[in-house]
Amino acid sequence: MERTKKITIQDVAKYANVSVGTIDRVIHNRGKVSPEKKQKVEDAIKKLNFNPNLLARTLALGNQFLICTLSPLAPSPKHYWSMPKKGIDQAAAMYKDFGIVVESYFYNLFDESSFVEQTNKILELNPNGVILAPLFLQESTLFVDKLEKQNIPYVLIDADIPDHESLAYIGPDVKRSAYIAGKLLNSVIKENSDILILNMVKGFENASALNRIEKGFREYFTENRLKNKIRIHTLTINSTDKETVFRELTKFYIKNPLIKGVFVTNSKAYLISDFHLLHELDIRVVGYDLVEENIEHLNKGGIDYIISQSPLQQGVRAVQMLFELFIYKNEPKKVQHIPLDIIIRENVDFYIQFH
Amino acid sequence: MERTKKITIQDVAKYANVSVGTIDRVIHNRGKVSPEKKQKVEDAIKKLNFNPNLLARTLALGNQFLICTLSPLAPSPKHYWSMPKKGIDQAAAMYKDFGIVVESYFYNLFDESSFVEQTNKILELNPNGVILAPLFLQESTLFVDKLEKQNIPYVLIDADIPDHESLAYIGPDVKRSAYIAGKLLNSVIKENSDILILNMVKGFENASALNRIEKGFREYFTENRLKNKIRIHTLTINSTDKETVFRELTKFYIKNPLIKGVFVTNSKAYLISDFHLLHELDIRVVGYDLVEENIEHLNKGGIDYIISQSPLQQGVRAVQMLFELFIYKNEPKKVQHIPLDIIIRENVDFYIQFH
DNA sequence: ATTAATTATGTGTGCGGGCACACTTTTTTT
DNA sequence: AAAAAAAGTGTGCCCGCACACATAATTAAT
Repeated sequence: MERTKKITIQDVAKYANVSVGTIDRVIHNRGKVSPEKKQKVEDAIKKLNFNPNLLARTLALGNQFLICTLSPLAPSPKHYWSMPKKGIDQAAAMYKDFGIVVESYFYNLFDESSFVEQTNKILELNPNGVILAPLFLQESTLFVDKLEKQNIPYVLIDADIPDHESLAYIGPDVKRSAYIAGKLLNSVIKENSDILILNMVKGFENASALNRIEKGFREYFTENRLKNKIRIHTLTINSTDKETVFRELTKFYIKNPLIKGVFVTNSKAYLISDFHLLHELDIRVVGYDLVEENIEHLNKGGIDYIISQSPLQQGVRAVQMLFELFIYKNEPKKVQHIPLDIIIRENVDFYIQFH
Repeated sequence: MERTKKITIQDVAKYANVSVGTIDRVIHNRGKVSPEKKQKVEDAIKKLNFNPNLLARTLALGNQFLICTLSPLAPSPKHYWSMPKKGIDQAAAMYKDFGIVVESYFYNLFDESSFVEQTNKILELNPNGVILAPLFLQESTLFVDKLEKQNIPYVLIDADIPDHESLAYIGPDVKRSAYIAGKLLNSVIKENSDILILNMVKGFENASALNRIEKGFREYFTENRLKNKIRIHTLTINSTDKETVFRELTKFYIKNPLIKGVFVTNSKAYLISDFHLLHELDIRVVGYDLVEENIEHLNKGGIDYIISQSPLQQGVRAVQMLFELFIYKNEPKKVQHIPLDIIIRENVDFYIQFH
C-alpha cells in the first residue's frame, strides 16, 4: 500500500523536462547547465519538495570515513573511561552502514609517552576525524596542532583545549558542576560546619581543571553569603591509592575534627565513603561520576549526591557530530555542555539503565 | 582509499561457491536450499562476518511505515505537550529515508470526545504503528483494545495503561518521581514545617496517577521517619485557571499558615510560585516539567526544584522503538522509565539546550 | 565555411540486497 | 517409464542516486 509517494530525482527530471543528469549537475553545482534549465530544475525541486534519499546517496557514493578515538585506557569495564567508549561503540554500530568506521586507541592515564605514541599512530593513518579526550593538556595541544595542519576535524570530549579549532567540545561545564556540588553539599549539612574539597591527583597535569572546580565550588558559598557559616578546607593527595588516601585522610580528620561534608573532585568518592563507613564518621559526601563503586555507596548512603556528566552520552554525541559532518556536511555548535545530572539514591536506577 | 572492505552478499557467494540467490534464501529462511549448501553458506557468513547492509536492504525493499501519534494538543509552543511532539518530529526526520512516515493527531485535553474522534481517524488509516499519550484512561483502553485487534503495535508515552500489550511504555516512574519530590522538598524546608501536596485537575480522569503520586510522596516521609516532624496536607483544586487557583490557595493558606513547602503535582508550579511572589510568602516549591514558565520561576527563585521527565526524549525514543521494530525486527523492553532529571536553577540551562 | 573546441544534455552502470522468474535436477505420481 | 510436481539453483531487474562517458548543440578558430 503506497501512502506517501517519495519524490525521486526521476520525478524531478520528468517535471522539469530534463534528464536526471542535469538534475544531478544542479544539485551538486557541477556547472555545465544552461541558466534556463537550471532555473527550471530549481523550480521543480522546490515545487515537488524534493530531498535526495540519503540511503541511496550513501550507497552510491560508497565512501568510508575513518574515525580514530583516543582516550584513557579503562582498567576495567566499571571504570569511568569505559563509558565514553561504550557510547562511541554504540553510535558506531548505528552508523556503520553509512561507511563510518571507528578505530579506538588508548593511552595510559599515568604515562604521557603512551599518549604521544598513540597520537603518532593516528596521525599516520590520516583518519577523516578524531575524537579525543585531552587529559594531558600539553601533549594534546601538540596533537591537535598537527591535526589542524592535516585538516582533520576533531571533537574533544570530557575536557576542552582553549583557543583551538576543534569541531566541537562535548563535555561538562566544569566550573558550573562544582558550583552545583557546593549547593548540593550545603543542602545536606548543618549550618556552621566545616567542609573539605578533596583532590586526588596522580601524575598527570589537570591543575587548570582543578582550579576551576575549586573556584566554582567556593563561588557558591560566597554568592550565597555562607562564608562565615561554612569553613572550606582543601586537601590535595598525590595519589589515588587506597592506603595512601586513608592515611592522609586520617591525618587530616584528626587535625580538623569539624569536617561535616566532603566534595570529592574526581570519580573516586567511594574511597572516601568507604573511609567514613569504616570509621563510623557521619560526614556527607558529594562526588562525580556514576562508576559502579559510587553507585554502591550511593545506595549504602555513604555518598549523598553524585554529579554525572553522562560519559556515555558524550561518546555517542561525539560520533554523531562527525557523522553529521561527513554525511550531511553539518557543522555543529562549538561548545556543547552536557547536562549535569544530579544523582541520588532514589533516581540512580534510571541513569544506570540509560547512561 | 579503501580501509576496511565491507563484506557483501557477493563475497559470501563467492566464498561459499553458490549464487547470491542461494545466500538470499538462507538469510531469509525461504527454504529451497539443500542442507549441504545451506551449511556452507552459514559457515561463510560466520567466517566472513557478513552483515547485510541496512541501507541497501531498505532501499531495495522500499516499503513505507506509517506511524500515527496521538497526544494532547499543545496550546502554545511553550506548553508541555509540544515537547514530545518536537522529539517525535526530530526522530521522524532522522528516519524518513527509511520509509518512516509520521502523522500526528491531537486531542483536546478537556474533551474526551475529541480524543475518540481522532482515534477513529487513526484506526481507519490502519497505520503500522501508533504512539499514544493515554491521558483519558477509559477511552484509551478502548482504543488500544482495537489496536490490538488490528494487530497494530503501539507505544505509550507519559502514562501507562496497565495489563495491556503495548510494545513499550516510555515515561516516568510516577511513584518514584513523587518520592524524589518528597526528598527534595524536605531538603529545602526546616524541621517541623507543614507541607502541601497541591493537585490541580481540570476535567479528565487521572485519579490513579494522582493517587500514586501522593503515595510516593508520603512514602518518603514515612520511610525516613519524618512523620511527626512534618505534617502533610493535600489540596485538590478543580481548575488550572489562575483566578480560581489563587482564590483557593488564599483560602487554604489562611487556614493553614504553617505551610512552608508545596509539591505541585502537575506542570503548573509556576502558578503557585507566582502566588507566593505576589504575596511575599517564603514557601518552597517543587514541581514537575521544564515548561518555559517553570524555567522562569526557577531562575527567579520561586521554584526550588523541578523534576523533569524529559518529554522530548520520550518522543524520540518512542519513534526509535517503532523504527527498530520495523527495520530491525527488534522488540524493545516493555517498560522503559525515563530518567527523572532533577533540575535546579544552576543546571537548568543544560536541559533547555538538550531536552 | 569547415573544423576544432566548448558547452550542454542524455545514457548507462554500479552501490548492496530483495525478489520474481527461468532453468535444471530430483522426486513423486500414475 | 513417462509425465507431472517439487525442490534446488542461478540470472536479471529494480530501489534512488552519483558519476563516467557518449552524444548533441553551440561557439570559436582557421
